[in-house]
Amino acid sequence: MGRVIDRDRTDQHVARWLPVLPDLDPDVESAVTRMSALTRHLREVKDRALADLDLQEKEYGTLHALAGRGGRAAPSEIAGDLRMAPASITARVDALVRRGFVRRIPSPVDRRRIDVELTEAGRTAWRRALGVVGDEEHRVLGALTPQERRLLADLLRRVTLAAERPPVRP
Amino acid sequence: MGRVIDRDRTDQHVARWLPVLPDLDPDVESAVTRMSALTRHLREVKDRALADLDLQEKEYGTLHALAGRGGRAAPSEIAGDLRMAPASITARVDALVRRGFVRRIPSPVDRRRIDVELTEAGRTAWRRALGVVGDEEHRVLGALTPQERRLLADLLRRVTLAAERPPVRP
DNA sequence: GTCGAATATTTCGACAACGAATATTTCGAC
DNA sequence: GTCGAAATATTCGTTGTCGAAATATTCGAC
Repeated sequence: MGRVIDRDRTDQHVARWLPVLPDLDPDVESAVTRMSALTRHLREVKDRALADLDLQEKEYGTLHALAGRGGRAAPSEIAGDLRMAPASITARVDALVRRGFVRRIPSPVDRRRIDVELTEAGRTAWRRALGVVGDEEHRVLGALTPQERRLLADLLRRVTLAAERPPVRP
Repeated sequence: MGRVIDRDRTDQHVARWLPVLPDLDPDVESAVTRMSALTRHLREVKDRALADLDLQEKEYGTLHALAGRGGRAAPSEIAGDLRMAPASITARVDALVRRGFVRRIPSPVDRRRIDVELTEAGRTAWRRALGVVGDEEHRVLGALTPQERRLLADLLRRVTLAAERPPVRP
């Protein structure tokens, strides 16, 4: 039985563009298109999985960022971790306060700061959700062997390092 | 001179989470985090580059989708290509009509349809922008050799195929 | 031939994120 | 010690996207 390489949607995407853009590099285009598609796919699946636990992705994301800082952080720190504008955190925290997952605690040392702290209920909700959010990532990455996953992660590191380094002569 | 492997921001991200989540797979987490970071990075750089040409990313995206269908498409087709809700296309097309990049043409064969068509000015704007949008992609992917880029694209295809295939027994 | 279902676009209301502006507080230079 | 600059969270107005409803048209069954 001859081994046939399956084509994914990105292959069709590239095949459709190549005739009109002949100097398109298929490997570059394929790679970035697949990364974008995978990022979107994982976000959508995660959102659906969290819905079963009565959590929105943005609620989970805020709890997760908070947990990653030991359960207590300033709004500006959360914003930085989530790559969001600080102004956007206010409403997110408001919603989590309403659900009892979080409380605001004025910092005693700096009265400009308001620390946001996970409640017990918030930590419980986060831990319950923790399981489901990684499942799809493991499922799709399971198409590769452990060695290939390592290889993929290493290739991507070289690319992100180039992205984090500013372009020559800005 | 000993070859030292540089760490990127994702390595720090994983290192911070590993102590609190010991059963995290570093390679899976690294790969998805880097894909997400790269997708965001490319979108931001593209947006800044297009600003020099007085184009927003969403304007370019709409023109690009249109050009990909030969310069003429129905709003619902554009929405499908951009993975957006059809309702969202109306405002985008309105803005492009105001700039003279696009016109609406009622389909003679099906009066429910309104084809959107690139004007000459629209096609010119698209072609001018075409150069700058791929530059950053090529710059960062240039961190890999051509063979490694092929390898990366192939590994990602296996992953996207797993994503496109529904999970076993849904 | 007619009527109900399906299709295509647009309108509308809701919502989330953003940047700019605001209010308060801290810090540093003098 | 005081005052201007920096920092912090919030409010406000704008914008972009979405889903549901509305409108118009086509298709198919009978």
